[in-house]
Amino acid sequence: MSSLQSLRGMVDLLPEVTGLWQHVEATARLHFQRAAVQEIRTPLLEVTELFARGIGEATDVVGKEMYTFLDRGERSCTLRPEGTASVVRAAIQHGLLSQGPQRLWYGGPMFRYERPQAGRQRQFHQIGLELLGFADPRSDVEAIAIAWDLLADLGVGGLALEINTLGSPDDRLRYRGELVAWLEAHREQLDPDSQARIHANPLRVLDSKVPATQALLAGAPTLADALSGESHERFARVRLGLEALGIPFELNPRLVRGLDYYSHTAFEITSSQLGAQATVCGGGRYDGLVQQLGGSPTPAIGWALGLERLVLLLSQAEQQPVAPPALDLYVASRGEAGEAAALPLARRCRAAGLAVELDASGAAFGKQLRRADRSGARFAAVIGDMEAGEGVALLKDLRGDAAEQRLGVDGLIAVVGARRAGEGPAA
RNA sequence: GCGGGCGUCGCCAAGUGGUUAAGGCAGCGGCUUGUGGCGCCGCCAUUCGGGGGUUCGAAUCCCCUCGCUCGCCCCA
Repeated sequence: MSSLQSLRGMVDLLPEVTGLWQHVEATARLHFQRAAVQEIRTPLLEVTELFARGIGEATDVVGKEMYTFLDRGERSCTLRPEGTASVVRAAIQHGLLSQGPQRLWYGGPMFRYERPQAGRQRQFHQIGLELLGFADPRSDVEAIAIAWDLLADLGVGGLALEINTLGSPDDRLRYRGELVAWLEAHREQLDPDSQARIHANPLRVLDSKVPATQALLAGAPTLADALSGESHERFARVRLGLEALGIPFELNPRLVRGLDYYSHTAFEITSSQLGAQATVCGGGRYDGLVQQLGGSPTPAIGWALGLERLVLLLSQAEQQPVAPPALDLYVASRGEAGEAAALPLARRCRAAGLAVELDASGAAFGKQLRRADRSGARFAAVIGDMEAGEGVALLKDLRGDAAEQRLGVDGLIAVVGARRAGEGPAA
C-alpha cells in the first residue's frame, strides 16, 4: 500500500454529506443575518503569540494541542485552534471597535493536535458569534438565544443548556488565591492529575471526575462565595433574561471552561446523544481579552459551535432535513451531429434554470438511458443525428408514463420547467 | 500522552492452520449495433493494512509497525 492518505484526524467530507453541511451553514447564515450579525473572515494562520497571550499559556490547548511551526522567516506561526483570538485581533488591528460595538460571526476550520475520537478531529469546523463592546447582561442572554434558536431551527432535539458565572476578573483572581491555598493544604489527598493542576489551572480541579477528589472538594471554598455583589446581581439578570425567553437551563457551578479569557457568564449546550464529546456549543463572556491583546478595555461575549458534532446529531435524526439534489434533465446523444448539438442544448437548459447532466461518454443510447435512469433525473433528452438535423430533441419522461415528445429547445424547457425536479405527476 | 476494540475487492461481508479466498451491493461488458427501469449471462482480491517470524503448509498463531475506532484527558 503506497497510496497516500489524509493526515490523521483530517477528514474528507464526501458529496453524500456536503448537502447536510450546506444546510447547516445556510441556516446559520440566515439566523445571523436576522440578528444583524455580520461575517468576518480571518486567516487560518496567526502569530503563535496571539494564542499564547489570548487563550492562556497554561491551558491544554496552548500547552500541547497547537499546530505550531517556524515559517521561512523564522517566525513562530500557529494554525488557529479557535476563532475568538483572531476575531479580536482583527477588530483591534482595523480599529473596528472605535466605530462602535461589533456584532460578528465567523466560520471555518480550526486545528488542534489531539487524539481523534467520536466528535473530535484534528481539523474541525466551528461557527462562532462574537459580540464586542456589549456589557449589559441582556447581551449575554441574546447571544445564548441566538445559539439556542439556531439549534432549534435545525431540529436538533435533546439539548441541555448549562450556565455558570466565573465572576469578574477580580473575583476570579481572589477566588483563585483562596482555592490554591486550600488545595495546597489538602495536596496529599488529591489525585495526581489534580495535584498537577493546583497552580497551572486550579479552577479545573473543581471539575475533576475522580470521585474521591469530588468528595474532598465538598469542603473547598466555592466560587459563588467569592463573588462580589455586582457579580451576583449580574448573573441573576442573565438567569432572569433566559427565563423571560422561556429558554430552559441548569445551573452548573462546576462549569469552568478551559480557556483563560472567560469571566462572568459561561455556558455550554450539550447533547446526551454524542458520546464523550457532548458539547455542541460553548461560550461565555470575555471582558478582559480585548485589553489583553492590546486594545482598549472592551466587554464582550461570544460562543462557538462545533459543526462536526452538530452534523453528527443531525444525521442521527430519523428525519433528514435535506433531500438529495434532484436533476431535471439528463441529455443523451449520439452521432456526430447529435453529440455536437447536446452541449448547446444542455447549456441553454441550464441558463433557463434547469439542473442538467450531460452524458459525454459516447456510449450507446441504451447505456446512456440506463445512466439517465440511475441519475434520478426526471426527464431524458435524446439527440441523435436525425433530431439534430430537425433542430429538436426527443424528450422522455423517466418517472411517468407520458409519451415521448419531439420538441425544440424552447418547448423542451417549457415542459421540463413545468415539472421541476421532484414535483408533480407526469404531464 | 495513556488504555480497550478492530483492520479480507469501492461498500457490506463469509472464512479462525490444509490444497482454487463464499456471497451481496456498486461498477464494467453482453443478451438488446437508436431507447432506461425488470430479468439472464459473463468480468471484477495470485491475495487477506504493511513487515518479520513459527510451520511441510497461515487471511487464520506470535512479534513489530501503520491505520481506524471507542474511552481517559481536553474541548466545539
